[in-house]
Amino acid sequence: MDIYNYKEIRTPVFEETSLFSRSIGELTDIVGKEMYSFTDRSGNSLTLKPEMTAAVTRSYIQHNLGEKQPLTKVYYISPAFRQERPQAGRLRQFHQFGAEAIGGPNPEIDAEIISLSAAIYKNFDITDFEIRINSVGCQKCRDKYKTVLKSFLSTIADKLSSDSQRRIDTNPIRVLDSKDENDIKLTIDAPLMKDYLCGDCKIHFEKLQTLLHTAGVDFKVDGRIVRGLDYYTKTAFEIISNELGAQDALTGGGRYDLLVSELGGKPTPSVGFAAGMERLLMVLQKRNKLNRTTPHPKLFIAAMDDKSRDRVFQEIFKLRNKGISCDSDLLYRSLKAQMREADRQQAEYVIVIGENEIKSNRVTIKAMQTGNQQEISLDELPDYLSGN
RNA sequence: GUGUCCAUAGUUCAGUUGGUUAGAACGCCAGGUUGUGGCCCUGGAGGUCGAGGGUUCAAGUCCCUCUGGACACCCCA
Repeated sequence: MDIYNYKEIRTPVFEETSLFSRSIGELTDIVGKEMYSFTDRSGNSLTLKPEMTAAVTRSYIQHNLGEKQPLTKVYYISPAFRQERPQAGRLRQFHQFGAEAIGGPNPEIDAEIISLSAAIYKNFDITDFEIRINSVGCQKCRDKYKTVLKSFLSTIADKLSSDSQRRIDTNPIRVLDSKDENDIKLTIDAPLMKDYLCGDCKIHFEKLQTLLHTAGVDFKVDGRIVRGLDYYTKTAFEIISNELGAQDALTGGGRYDLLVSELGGKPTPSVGFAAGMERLLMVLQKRNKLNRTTPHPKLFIAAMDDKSRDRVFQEIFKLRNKGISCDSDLLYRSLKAQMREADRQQAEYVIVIGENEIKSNRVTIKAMQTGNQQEISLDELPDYLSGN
């Protein structure tokens, strides 16, 4: 994100429900049946955010971010919530990372967003994915296209799946996105949006493609991509993994030129993408590239007997206040149990403090991996540990 | 919202045609060694068998409902 000069933005986990129904669209699945909505004590309907773009846009408008600079480039990493039946790659609480470039109409910005989202996977050495792009046009050309498409679909309506039949009126473009084999066959010759773009949209889409070539981004034009959120205009794109199961979309995004003004801001053309953290993690896990590292204490101090515990406690905090990670037994366990604990915690060093040590102010420090022991003065301990 | 499968110790799982106090491995705790972990040996703790109802002399086992989970549809990140 830094290389592309995007700054982090964080928004609350919940928003007013109307924000999402207005932006994502009343008739979409997300708003229609997947939101975690609830009423607060003042009777307002709130919703755990199902995606980030609407929340970021709200924040952009509310804080007049557009006044600070004409193009606002932000990224986020955030939990998101959708009440669906979970399955591989689909959780009710999941995490999205993404970016939004708010304030510019030019295809260079679309290309930057697509390139940025792809770069993230390449950074993880993931190359087995496919970028699919499409243009869903602007309001003008989309309306025209919808009537053409509707009349085409009505000729085959009785043969389509029931889902698709229902969509002919509500959202005909989605019929082309059907995964029903029969539907796919029937719509193979259906008119596609990209062939009905108005001059402006067509130039934008073509320019985007040459820019992506320049940026070195491989992609495929797929005239059937429709995103499930109503606010998209012109560019729509997806990144699909070849290594995941049924839930194979790593990233989805596109341009939303009307959203800011629909939510009460000035007309502000924008582009963005959202990606699923867990899906990225799944790909990494499949390739055994998920090496989780848990921190280990540098030192474990064991108490010889209960009389020495006060001194152990003292030493522990002396070291912690110097920024050295260390731990000790808090359960009054036997020396053997303390050693076992130190081993379990994979402490790098162990010292035992008892009567002798308190008297002489000298301790034997043991390197747990090698078993080597060395006698040093307690005062040298911080230097000994940080020197290594 | 739909379909298929599943639910027994902290974890992974056994548990016979329904039949006494429900087992193993790993993990956990303690001891073997009264100043030193891992390996080994010995012992111990830990289960409302997901919940509720039903059938039966008897249910972890059969039936119903519910809840939760996995996968798929759908949808999407």
